[in-house]
Amino acid sequence: MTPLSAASGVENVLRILEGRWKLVILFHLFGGKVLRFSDLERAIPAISQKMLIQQLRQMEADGIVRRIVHHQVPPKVEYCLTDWGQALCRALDALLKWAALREAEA
Amino acid sequence: MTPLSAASGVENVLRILEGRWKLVILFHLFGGKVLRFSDLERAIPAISQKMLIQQLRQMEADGIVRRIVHHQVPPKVEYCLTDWGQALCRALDALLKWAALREAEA
DNA sequence: CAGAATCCGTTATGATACTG
DNA sequence: CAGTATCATAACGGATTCTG
Repeated sequence: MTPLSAASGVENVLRILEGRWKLVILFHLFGGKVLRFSDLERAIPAISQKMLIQQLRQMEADGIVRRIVHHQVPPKVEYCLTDWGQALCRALDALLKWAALREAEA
Repeated sequence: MTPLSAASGVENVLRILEGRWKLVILFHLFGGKVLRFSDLERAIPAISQKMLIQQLRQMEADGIVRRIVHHQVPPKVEYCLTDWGQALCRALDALLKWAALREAEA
């Protein structure tokens, strides 16, 4: 694998993960949890509604989050990870370990 | 590990990797290669000098790139990965595989 | 050669108010 | 409740010029 193709492969992942809040959302949904929009708002107080919905929509478009709409009044919408999303979380494990070792050093 | 601590751990990595060119530089230096500033410029034609030096400096500050100055005229400066940098490349492997599977799907 | 300094347009993010 | 719309600002990236 050439340096460039490897980099472009990782770059696609980075593009999916980039965005101030994607990882926070990802890990809040990790483990099969199903959360409502307002649950996520409460879980991540620092995020604005605009950012929350924007990042969720992008993650949905990237196939790592599933949006479940219950047609009722008042509206109820739930979010959870797709299988790809779960797999992504696990794939981040090596990076987590690298980071942990690093902080231990410092 | 709580979702938040996990996310913050990965976020530190993401912060290190974020920047339009970090990964490209990383993979160009992977495998113990030692390149001059001008080598990197040639290897990555699309990058501007400003971005190249900026990203290199940040990577140096993050301890993943080493800068070697040869005091001579004309100046000669070389860059290579630190052990942490090499380890980071390897830690990206799981992500690469995830991305590869995904593209195969699509 | 290897930068530093400056200007400038684009994009990302945030605050606020409004709605079906 | 779960958004949308609008405006403002901050961060990012690029082009150009200059220098030890």
